[in-house]
Amino acid sequence: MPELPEVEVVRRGLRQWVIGREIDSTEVLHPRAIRRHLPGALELAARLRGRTLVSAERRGKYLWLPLSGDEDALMAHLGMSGQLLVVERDAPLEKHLRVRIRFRDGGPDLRFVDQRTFGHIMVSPLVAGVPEPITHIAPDPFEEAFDDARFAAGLRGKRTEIKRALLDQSLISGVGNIYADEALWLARLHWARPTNTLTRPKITELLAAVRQVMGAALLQGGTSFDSLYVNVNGESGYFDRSLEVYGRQDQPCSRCGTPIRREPFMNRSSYFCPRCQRRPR
DNA sequence: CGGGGCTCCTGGTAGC
DNA sequence: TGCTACCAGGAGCCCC
Repeated sequence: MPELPEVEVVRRGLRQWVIGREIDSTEVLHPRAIRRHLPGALELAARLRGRTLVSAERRGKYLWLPLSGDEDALMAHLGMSGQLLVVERDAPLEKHLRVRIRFRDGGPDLRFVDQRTFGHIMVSPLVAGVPEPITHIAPDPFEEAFDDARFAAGLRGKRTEIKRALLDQSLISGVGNIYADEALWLARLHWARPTNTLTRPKITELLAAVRQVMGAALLQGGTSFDSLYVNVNGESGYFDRSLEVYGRQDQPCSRCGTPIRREPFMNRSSYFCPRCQRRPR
């Protein structure tokens, strides 16, 4: 479950259900799920055995669980369809179960379930508290470390469209296709607006919109159109009811009544109000 | 080098 | 009903 609010919902569930627990066994049922853990499945299991999960952290769409000993962490990215579920150890195996982690306390498993296998998990060293593979991504806009001025300068230095920039995790992390469209609508910006034409005040407005939209989504448990996007207990959020443009092709804009338009964008879609969000010339 | 496009997967749904 | 085409909350990698 992809974007920042959904990943944060998962992080909170992990904090509640797996922190302080000692790992017993790790079973990898599909090699693609650990493709970025180069030493392989056996090494992964050996690294985890006997380690205790000490906290649950997140940056953007990445999650990690630092391990006792303080120098490495179990990291996860959910991709398009990944789930981290906490389920009773004798529960039936999910159809798309990829990795199963069992604990010494005999309590519920931590299971990584992922239909499309774009997600992955791995163990990696921590560098200044962040897993080494994600040191290149920017902080997300809810972190203290996020620097608004740096983001603005980075945007204006790029020659690209604003939506592409919002999805570029090295400029700002955590924003995906849904919340990019929602924030652009709120800030009245067309997705194809060149970044180098944005004024400082407009960028400030856009950042406020990003925070507004993702913050509101988090309060409602995230967005889920179907059972693929659930918290660790398998429950859906309901921010989908609050979406203004995403998935609302031909429905009226709540501000002006103009039908929402859908256009192809990077092998997926952009939704916007053609009146509130004027196409740049 | 920065930017844009392709690709890795599985499954649901719309349309013929 | 059965097929095909298209669509899906991501991002790494390759090529220009």
